[in-house]
Amino acid sequence: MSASITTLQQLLFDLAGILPADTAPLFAMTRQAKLAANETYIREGDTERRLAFIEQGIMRAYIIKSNGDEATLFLRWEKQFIASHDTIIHRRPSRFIYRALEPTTLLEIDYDVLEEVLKTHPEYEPLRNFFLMRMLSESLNIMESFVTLSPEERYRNLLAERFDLVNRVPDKYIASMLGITPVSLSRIRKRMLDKGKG
Amino acid sequence: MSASITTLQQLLFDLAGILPADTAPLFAMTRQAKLAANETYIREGDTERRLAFIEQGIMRAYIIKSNGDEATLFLRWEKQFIASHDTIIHRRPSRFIYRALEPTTLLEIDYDVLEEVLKTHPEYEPLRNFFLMRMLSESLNIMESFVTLSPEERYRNLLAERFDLVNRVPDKYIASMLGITPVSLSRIRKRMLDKGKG
DNA sequence: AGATGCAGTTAACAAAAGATAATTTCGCAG
DNA sequence: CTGCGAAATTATCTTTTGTTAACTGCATCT
Repeated sequence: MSASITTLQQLLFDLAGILPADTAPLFAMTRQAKLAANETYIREGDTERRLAFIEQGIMRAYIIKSNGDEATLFLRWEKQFIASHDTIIHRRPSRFIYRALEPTTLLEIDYDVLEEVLKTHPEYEPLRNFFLMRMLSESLNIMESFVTLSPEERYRNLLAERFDLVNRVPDKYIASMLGITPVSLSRIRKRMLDKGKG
Repeated sequence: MSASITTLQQLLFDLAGILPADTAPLFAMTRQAKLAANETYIREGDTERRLAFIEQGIMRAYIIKSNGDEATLFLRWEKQFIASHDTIIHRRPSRFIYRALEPTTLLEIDYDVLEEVLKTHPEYEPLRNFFLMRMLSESLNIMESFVTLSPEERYRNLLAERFDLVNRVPDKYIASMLGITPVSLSRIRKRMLDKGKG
């Protein structure tokens, strides 16, 4: 039994009072996926509607800009959901690429299959609701940080709230998530150090 | 019968094949709210879990920054949903303020009441799913624009996609949504004009 | 060990944004 | 129509970011 299944069973119990023994119809449709460091999980143009729970590792979602550069939309790590949002929300080929930054273990399900399961087992519906709310919450937080904070403040925030993450991930991806260039992030770090010393 | 009810009945039919005649248990719990221009719908600190569909008008969601300035998170208008997301997602008092920019008509429901209705009428569940996905989609779009586009490009985007909106709303709110100051937006507009002429 | 390659820093300059204040424009109430 | 107040523009100056390129450090591969 994978650790993520236990976690999700606990979640289902908390959300809907469903006992682990009664979750078989759902977890029968999930499978474990293992990704090597730097391995791509979803490619640009892929149409699979993948939904996954991260058991171990870090995933990065990014897009290729019109000028060819990459822009990192977000990072997700242990106990978080990651979903091919273009395919799930809009049923269109993914413009985004999802890639593991570390050796990563996922518990995945095809969203179409999940919908089938939900038709016969509506009692699992709170779980879908939960992950949609979680993703919405995270997106709104990020939006909020863009309209209320300067790049430096956003970086300080990230350090304060996700110090572990910043240390596990190359700065260039952090910079991109913050909406700035790696050069600019480097200068922010320097300014922060200088202030700290002075 | 309000126009929004008809719209939402159509939506429920498209999503779940539910006939308008069978939507009474849901719409019995909704009510129309009318707001004057500049009237506040949800205050900072409010705990009501309000979910509304905008029949007519424009709503602005904003937050008071630590320095006292306002930051506009988003605008919503006809046929869109607006929800007190702090209270609904986190069950905490709203840090955001929701205010009408024009005389506005909403069809509203209390989220707790909606959840009660959904317990006895799970057939409406696709509607909740729909609005969560819609909001998630919009948030992700905005996030994407922050990491892939410059302020000027974000403004051009907004003009291209929501020209009508830009003309209905004071520039200062547009600027704030774009993550810049009104002064800076004014300069962007000037640069765009100059380029167009030159 | 040496070569290769990439992430991160630094430098130099151009472009853009922030802050503040003055000025103009615009909408609207009287 | 007039006058008031808010919104938008403009100006000036400072700070920050973008861009490009050089350089530094570090890990990896042979």
